[in-house]
Amino acid sequence: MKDTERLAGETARDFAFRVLKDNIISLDLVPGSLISENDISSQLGISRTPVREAIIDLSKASIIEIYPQRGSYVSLIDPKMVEEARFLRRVLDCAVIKVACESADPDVLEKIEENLSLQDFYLVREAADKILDLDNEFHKLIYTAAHKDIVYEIRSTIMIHFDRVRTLSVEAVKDMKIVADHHAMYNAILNHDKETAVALVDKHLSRYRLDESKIKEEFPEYFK
Amino acid sequence: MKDTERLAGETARDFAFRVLKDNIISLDLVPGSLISENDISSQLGISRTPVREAIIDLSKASIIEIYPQRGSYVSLIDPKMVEEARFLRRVLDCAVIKVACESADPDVLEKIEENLSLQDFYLVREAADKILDLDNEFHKLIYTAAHKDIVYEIRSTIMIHFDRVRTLSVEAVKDMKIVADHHAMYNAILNHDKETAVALVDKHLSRYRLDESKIKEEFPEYFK
DNA sequence: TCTTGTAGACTTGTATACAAGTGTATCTGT
DNA sequence: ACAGATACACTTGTATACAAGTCTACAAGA
Repeated sequence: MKDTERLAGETARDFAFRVLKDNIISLDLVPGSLISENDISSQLGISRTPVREAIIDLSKASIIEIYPQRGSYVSLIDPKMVEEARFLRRVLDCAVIKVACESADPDVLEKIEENLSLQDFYLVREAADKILDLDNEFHKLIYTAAHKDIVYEIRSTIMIHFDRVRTLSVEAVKDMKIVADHHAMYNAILNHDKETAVALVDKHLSRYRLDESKIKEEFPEYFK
Repeated sequence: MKDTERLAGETARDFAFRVLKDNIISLDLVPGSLISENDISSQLGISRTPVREAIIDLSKASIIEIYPQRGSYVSLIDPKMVEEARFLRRVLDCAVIKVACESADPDVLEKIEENLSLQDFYLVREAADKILDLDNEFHKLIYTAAHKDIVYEIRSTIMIHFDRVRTLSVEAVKDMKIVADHHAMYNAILNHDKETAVALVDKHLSRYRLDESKIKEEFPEYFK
């Protein structure tokens, strides 16, 4: 497991949660691997209690499975779970972008423009990790523009299943299409064009479905 | 706070979570009240650790607010939060009932019929609490029929905000309409009639919106 | 009277000890 | 050699001690 620096003011529990989540998404903690509360706590230099609390949090999202008195394991990638995550994301993204088309917060629109210009900036430099962060921020901003921040929190709890699959499928060529999608979505919001916006969300999501079968062939041991 | 018996095989943490959640929904723990980890643990006869873990869980759903080194409080009823919960419920219920209209699991349909007959049974006996339980089960069954159980879990984490408002607005006369709605929804699913189903979900939800302003007048100290 | 500081009783955050269950490796007896 | 008992090294679950921050009441001094 890759561990990072503990941020200033960050509680031990938040630290453990952040490190575990990042390592699960990045697949440095591979699906199916054992997570020992003792090991993690000694690696991070904190006690078992905050580590345990972080693990319980993650188990709520079904990304870690706790077997009492036996051990805790990183969940295998469950196609059914990924499918439900995709369903949830599609339903929420569509509903929220419709609201954004009706009435978007002007201040947030400004931030979206800034975000998009940065996506262009890093696109030409082929900085996939930067694009990924900006991608996440872009979608969060749409929720904020629609005043649906709590719904976004809900979305992100399950989206970890999706992000993990996304880690396996980063392709440089795809980033271009993704960024183009984002620009198109933003324009649809500006034009109050719900139909186009929803169609774009669908197209955007379909990009991930394609290579899932390829991934499954390449990494069968990660799947349930 | 009303405390109940600890169920057989139930962990201390699950016990604390269940008791706290039930008391928050029933408003025996009134909005804004202080929740002391020490008090709860001594009341329930368990130690602080599992109580603390339960409180952290509930704070994830924003139903309890933890202020480090100061105290943990039951969240006041936040109209914005309730509105987002309503939005989320509407979006999810509509999307899922559409799937159920397309293809519903026959075994689950059988269970829904059983549930509906029980709703009729308790309706004539005016057993509001039984109706409430059956109401929750009914909606969960629709999710199961559509094979969207994980989405239902997500739904229930935020629905606590909604349930709490519902506690303030139980009216015998309303139960009749609710049960009638359920029958109509079930028929729409049988008839694969998506349009009617979605319209029913909308009508169903609108029943709660009506008396929210009345509640706010009656219990202003519960609101943010 | 008003300010200030200080003691103390809270709070949550963290560390650690112990309880209890599980799986494995090993030893023992047949 | 094989079956079964057993010790041991794990695991998570729970209890408890202590650390550190916050608020309040109250007394001392200007």
